Amino acid sequence: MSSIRQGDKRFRILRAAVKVFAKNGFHNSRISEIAREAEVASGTIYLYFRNKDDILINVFEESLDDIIRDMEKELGATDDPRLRVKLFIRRHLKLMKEHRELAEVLQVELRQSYKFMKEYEPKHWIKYLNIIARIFKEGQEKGLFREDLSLGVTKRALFGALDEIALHWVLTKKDEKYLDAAAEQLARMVLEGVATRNGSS
Amino acid sequence: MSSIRQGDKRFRILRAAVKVFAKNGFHNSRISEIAREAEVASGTIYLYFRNKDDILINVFEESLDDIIRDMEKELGATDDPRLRVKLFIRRHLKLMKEHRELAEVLQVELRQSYKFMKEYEPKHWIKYLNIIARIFKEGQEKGLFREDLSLGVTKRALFGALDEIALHWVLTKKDEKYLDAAAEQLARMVLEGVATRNGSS
DNA sequence: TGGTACTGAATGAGTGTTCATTTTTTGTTC
DNA sequence: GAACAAAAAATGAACACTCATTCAGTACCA
Repeated sequence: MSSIRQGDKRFRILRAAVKVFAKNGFHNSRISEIAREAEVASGTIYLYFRNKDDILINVFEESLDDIIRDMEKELGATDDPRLRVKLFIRRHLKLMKEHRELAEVLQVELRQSYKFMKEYEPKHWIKYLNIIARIFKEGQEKGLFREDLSLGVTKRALFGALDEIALHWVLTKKDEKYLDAAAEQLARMVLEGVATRNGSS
Repeated sequence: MSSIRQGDKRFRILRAAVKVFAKNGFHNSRISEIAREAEVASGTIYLYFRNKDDILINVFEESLDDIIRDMEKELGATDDPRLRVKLFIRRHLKLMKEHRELAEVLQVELRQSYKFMKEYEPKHWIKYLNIIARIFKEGQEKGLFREDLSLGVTKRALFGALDEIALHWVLTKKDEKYLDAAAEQLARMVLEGVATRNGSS
């Protein structure tokens, strides 16, 4: 019984933290508010996390872990690199849609954190980026994508584009069709942008 | 004499603020540290700015103003949309290179701020984005870029890509060649991605 | 001597974290 | 399965500290 309770409370705290961080931003969030939202005492939080930073880091790591797992599964459906690019884009934006508060926290706080939290190295985020790189590499190997593509630049360009689009959606609260349309636009642009000189798309 | 003094001190405070914010992030920066860096008393800062937020907002607005002016001038050199895309990309990354501390502040703090600072609407930033949109629109009008491009999505995609690449450069402190190479990569990818079906680039 | 620019010590509101205490769970014995 | 004790989990009031902001005073000038 104890282990169930444990996990439950820890999870409730993390869930509450996402909500509160999304609303106020990390620095303007109070531990007391997270505690209230999670329906635990503020001291309880310190049984599960070392300090406030530690809560945020755990939000990042565990969410990204889920996201990566989800994405790997999605990409398993095909081995066509062109289709995989499309699937990646669609899935990323869909994830943002389905976990809006989490999206807000990731987009707004992640940069801050990996710049200023000395101890934090965003391993999972790097792993996520490298999923993109791998797709492009496969495309090159199959002769579909240009050989002179720098994987490092390309993966960042795609991620940056996705991130900015998702950020705009999150902040302006446009309707959901926007994201679907944006996914198609971006997919086409990227695919034509990286294709070798044959017919593509 | 007084007006000279005024302007001078105000500028010193802003310059110091960029430096300190870049080093610590906005929330971990102390007014006292900005004051020390600017060689003024901490009280003096409140003669020029309403509060801490106001300093950051003024950093944004005035820097972006300069950047926009600079970019407009750069783009004046040609009216070929394809070349303009290249120039925009090169110039943006060059700006980040030449004003590294400012780049750090813009990239890391701007998102936070326009999400959480209620009174702040990032007019200048929007204007900057719209420079990109205008280039793409001209390209469409001249039949060089696809008609079905959504300007809203495309401008954000390009900006996001640039921002992510610049962020990576800023944080990892790679050498300067990286940025030049990245600019060429990105320019090619974007131009092929948006081109109509003729030969391009 | 009046006005302006500036100073920096003092203030006090706000908050992450601690820890003495209480509550709940688990294990043991009859 | 009741009664008890030891351990574990949870509580939340109080603490210790930080720092943005203020303002009474100083310096300088015309």
